[in-house]
Amino acid sequence: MARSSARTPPGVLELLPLDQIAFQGMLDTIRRNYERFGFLPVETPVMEYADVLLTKSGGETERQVYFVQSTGALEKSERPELALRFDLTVPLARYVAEHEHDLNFPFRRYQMQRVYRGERAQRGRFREFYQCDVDVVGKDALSVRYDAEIPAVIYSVFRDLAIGPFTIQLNNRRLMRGWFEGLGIADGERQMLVLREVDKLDKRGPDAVRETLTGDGFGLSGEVADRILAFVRVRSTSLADAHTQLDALGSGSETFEQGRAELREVLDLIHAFGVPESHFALNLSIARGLDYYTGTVYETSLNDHPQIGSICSGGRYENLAGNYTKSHLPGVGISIGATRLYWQLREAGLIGTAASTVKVLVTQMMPEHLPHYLALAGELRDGGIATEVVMDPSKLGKQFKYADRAGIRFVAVLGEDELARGVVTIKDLRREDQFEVARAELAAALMVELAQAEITG
RNA sequence: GUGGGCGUAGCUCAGCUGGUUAGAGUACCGGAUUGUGAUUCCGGUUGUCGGGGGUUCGAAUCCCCUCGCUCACCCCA
Repeated sequence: MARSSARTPPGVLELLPLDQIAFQGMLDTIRRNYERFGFLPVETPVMEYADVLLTKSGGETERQVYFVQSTGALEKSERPELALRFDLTVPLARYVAEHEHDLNFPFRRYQMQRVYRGERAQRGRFREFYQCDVDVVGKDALSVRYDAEIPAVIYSVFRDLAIGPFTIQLNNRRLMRGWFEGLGIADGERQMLVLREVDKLDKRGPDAVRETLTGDGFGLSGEVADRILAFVRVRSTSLADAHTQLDALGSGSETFEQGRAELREVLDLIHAFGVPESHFALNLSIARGLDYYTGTVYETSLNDHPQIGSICSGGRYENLAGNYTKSHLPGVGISIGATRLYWQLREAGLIGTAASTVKVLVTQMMPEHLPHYLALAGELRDGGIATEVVMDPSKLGKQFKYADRAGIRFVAVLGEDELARGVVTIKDLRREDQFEVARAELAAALMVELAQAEITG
């Protein structure tokens, strides 16, 4: 029989167990911090009604969405009724609209699930990936103060992930639009196009952006382009500096002043939340491509690894669920692309293979004593220690090798000698060290050993 | 969706302008070592040279088509 080759489609990430453990450890850290800030868990289905997903943006998203079709419907070539979600924000909007009367507002939820995008796979770009979102959704209104809480959550997450120094960069869409208005770019669509273009400043450089802005598509004068570039080049080095830089922009339209006031309040509160000044900054080129953002926008990057780019991003949106309900539901939130983040960190050597979740391997010295080995494993498990037992006889050396490859740090050896003396030999494969412990104290002694291994590595 | 690059062992790659039986390292398996892994030594397995067609006495090598992967753009986590 001709076999088809075992392979995954491009754009998906599949991991070996020890890497999966490392990845899940990352998700655990994110979840722990989301919960620490009082966000509630929510899951939504992978598939939604196509009309629910596609009301919003149309165009670009429609090109990237995967439709779900049953075989029967496929044969009748009907228009697909269902599609796979491409982010967690649109399902959140649907969720809030659907359960509006059963939810408490402000509604604080977090959601960590996979999303799907039908785009050409690229280095570090996936077609199936995890997003870890936190959002606060208000009813009728949501104070700008919540815009400051989100960076506090982000700070807490990345501090715990311990992947080096990072900066949460902030900007405000109102401030930008107000600035553009002052330059005579009043049309909303046109502002959006300019926003998208200046968002690429760090990637393409000021010369390339200037060329595009003054080119055929935009037709801006050189003077206007220069004023835009001067604006988006603003970066702050401290909280006081941020305020000084905002002052230096001069006065502007009502929208502009509103944006500036919001930004000031958010910056001050982020500091009050306890985020060190070294970890957040003003960056007026941060715009975000998505058009539903209305106010504050965020993007976080690692200071020592600029090539990785944004590791987390989000912002404020004024009318989240406008497509599903008459209620006015403003929100603010961010998303961590966990799959991409993990992949990038591994590429950069910032994250390695984890140790196994299995803490001890009980070896099989003499096959006739298997019941002893099973009993020993039972004692360890009752003591809360994840334990595996070698079930088939083989050379001890092989069993050690198995443990080593499997990432199991400790092996328990119980031979004739140990049985006679009521002790167990424990070997730490990492430290190449072994010791004997009385059978009755085994679990307790190992717990100490494991705690110590956790600290010293 | 638009445009470039690359396909040789599980992985990283060598293989000069066509020339016998396609190689190295690594990984894997076995042994040295029947109460001790990762190091060392010895031995072994591994390929439709991406696929199809053409040129030729002869193709991994040259030509065409196709498939796959990959990079950039659009967009974005």
